[in-house]
Amino acid sequence: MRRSETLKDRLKDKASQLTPAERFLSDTLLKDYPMSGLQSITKLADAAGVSTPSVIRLARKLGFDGFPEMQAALREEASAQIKKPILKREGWPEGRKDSPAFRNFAETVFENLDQTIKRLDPATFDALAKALADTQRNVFLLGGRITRSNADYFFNHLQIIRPGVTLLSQSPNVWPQYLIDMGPSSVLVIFDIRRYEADLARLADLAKQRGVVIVLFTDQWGSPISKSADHVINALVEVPSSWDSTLGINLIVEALIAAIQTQRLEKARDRIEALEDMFRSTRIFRK
Amino acid sequence: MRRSETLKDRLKDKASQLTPAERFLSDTLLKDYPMSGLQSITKLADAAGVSTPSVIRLARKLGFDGFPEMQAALREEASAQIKKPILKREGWPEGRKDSPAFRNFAETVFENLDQTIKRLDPATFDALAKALADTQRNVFLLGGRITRSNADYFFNHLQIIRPGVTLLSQSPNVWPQYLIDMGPSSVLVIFDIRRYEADLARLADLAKQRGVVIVLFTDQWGSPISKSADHVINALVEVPSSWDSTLGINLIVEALIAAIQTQRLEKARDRIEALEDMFRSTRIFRK
DNA sequence: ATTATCCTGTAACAAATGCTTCAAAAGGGA
DNA sequence: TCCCTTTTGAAGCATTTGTTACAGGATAAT
Repeated sequence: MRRSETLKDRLKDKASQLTPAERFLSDTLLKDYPMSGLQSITKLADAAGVSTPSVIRLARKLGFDGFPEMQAALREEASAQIKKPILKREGWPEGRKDSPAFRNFAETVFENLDQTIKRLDPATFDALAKALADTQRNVFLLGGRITRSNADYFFNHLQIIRPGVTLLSQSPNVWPQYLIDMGPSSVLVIFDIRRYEADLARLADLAKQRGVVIVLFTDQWGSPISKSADHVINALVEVPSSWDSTLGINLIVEALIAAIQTQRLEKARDRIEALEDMFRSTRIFRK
Repeated sequence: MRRSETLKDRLKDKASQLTPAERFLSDTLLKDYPMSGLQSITKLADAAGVSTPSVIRLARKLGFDGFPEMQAALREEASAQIKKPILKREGWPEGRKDSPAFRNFAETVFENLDQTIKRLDPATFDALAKALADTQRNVFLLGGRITRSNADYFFNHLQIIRPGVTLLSQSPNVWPQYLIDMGPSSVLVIFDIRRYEADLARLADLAKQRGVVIVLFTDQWGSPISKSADHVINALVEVPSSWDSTLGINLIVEALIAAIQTQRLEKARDRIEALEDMFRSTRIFRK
C-alpha cells in the first residue's frame, strides 16, 4: 500500500465493505475533514454515536496499526495541504551534478525566507519604514560578531539615502560616546542572533532608559533584547551548516531600503546626485 | 475581539514577555502552523526541546486554562481556515495587509535566487570551495562600495574557519601593500556588481600579473573583471528598487562557507574553540 | 559575594486515552 | 424456527497524557 493515499481515498475505497457503525464514523470523519479526526478517539466515537472499539476497528480496516497511526497520517495530510509556500520555486533542473549538501542548503534557505515573510507583521514593517525614513530622527545601527556585516550593509544604504545615520563601532568601550547623543527621537537598530551578546542587551537597556526607539533584528527564537525592543523582526536563520544564515535578515533589510527610498524619493535623489559628484572628484587610485 | 483572537496573534502579542523555553515553543508552533500544535503535549514538547510543564505554562500565559483548551482553540481555528477559502488557497494568505510593493519585491528576490542557482555551475562551486578550504593558499577579499559588506561577511566567517585570510582596506592607495604579498598560491576574491568600479578592475589586473587566482562575484551582466577572473559567480541582482539586491551573492557565499567548513571540519573545530576561549577572556564592557 | 527572583526540568500523580476481551445483539440463511 | 456468522458495545486494563509540586540552577540586584 502506498503512503501517498489519503484517508479520504481509503474511506472511499473501502466504502462498500464498511459495517453500519463504520459508516457513521466515515460520515463523521468526512463531515469536518480532516479536523474531526484529530480529536481524541473518545470524542470522535461520541460524535459518530458509536463506541471506541469501532473506531479502532475502522482504523485497522483502513490499513493502520491503530488509532494514533491513523491520526498521525491525517495530521500529516492536513499539514501538507495547508503548508502552501508564499514564494514557490520550481524544482531542480534535471542532470545537475551539484552536491546533495548544496541542494539541501538552498532548499532550507528558501523555506527560511518563506517563513520569515509569513511571520513578518506588515504593520511592523510599515512602521519601521516610516520611522527610518523620518529625517527628524537620528538612526544608529549596531550588529554583533556575525551580524556586523548586516548592520554595515543597512548602514551603507541608509547613509546614502538620508542624513543622520551612524554605525556604532564594534568596541563596547566607546558606546557611551554614542549613547550621549541618543534621545526619544532617535532610533537604534540592533542586530542580535543566536549566541546573543550580553553587551548588546546592556546597550539596549541603556538606550531604552533614554527613551530611544529600539528596533531589533533577531532569529526565530528571539534575542533577550526582544523584551525592551519597540519593533522586532524575526528571521529564520537555521540551515544545515555550522553557521547561521542571515539571508532572512538581509531580505527584510533590502525590502526596507526599497521602501524607505520610495518614501523620500525626490529628496533622496538630490542627495545621491550630490554624492556621485563628490565621488567623482575624489578618486585617488585612478590610473 | 475576544474569542476571535487567533493563537498566532496571541503569540505575537506576548512575544516580548516570553521566556527562552517559551520562545522555542512559539517557534515550533509557528513552524508548521497550526498542525504542530495538534500533537500530544509530549510530542510538542519534544519537538521544541523543552519539558511538558513549559508547554502548559505557555498555554496559561496565552490565556487558556490548560493544554487541551489551547489545542481545542487551535483545532477550531484550523477547521475554519480549511473550510473557508476553497479556491484561493495558494499565494499570499488572505487578509495580509502588506503593500503590493513588498510582495513584488519578495517575489522578485525569490526568482533571482532561483535563477542564480540555475546559472551556477556546480563545478565552479566545488572548485571554489576546494581552493578556499586549502590553507596552503592565502585568501584576500575585497568588495566595492556596496558589496563591501558582502566581502566583510565572507571574511568574517572565513577568518574564523581558517588562517591566512585578509580583508583588503577600502582605500585603493594602500592596496599595493597587500599586492606585494600575493602570488600564484594566493586567491583574491573580488565582489563587483553594477556601477563596476575601475579601481577594482585595476587591482584585478595587477593581481593577475602576479599569477593570483582570481574569484569574482558579480551580477548577471558581469563586471569587466570577468575577463581576468579564474572563477566567476553570476548572481541576479535586479529588484523593483533603486538599489540592487545582493541576496543572490549572499546565498552563494553562505553555501560556500558551509561547504568549506565541512571540508575542514576537525581542524576548524579546534580553531573555533580556541577562539571562543579568547573571546571569553577579553570581555571589557561587562558590568 | 550573597541574596532574592525567576526560569525550568524532574518526579510523582490523576485523568484521560487507546486497546483487548468477551458476551450480547443483530442479521441471514437453512 | 433454529443455528451460525457477523457486528457491536460494556467492562476492564495498560499506556499515555496532562497536571501539580518542588527543587536545582541561572540571573539579576544589592
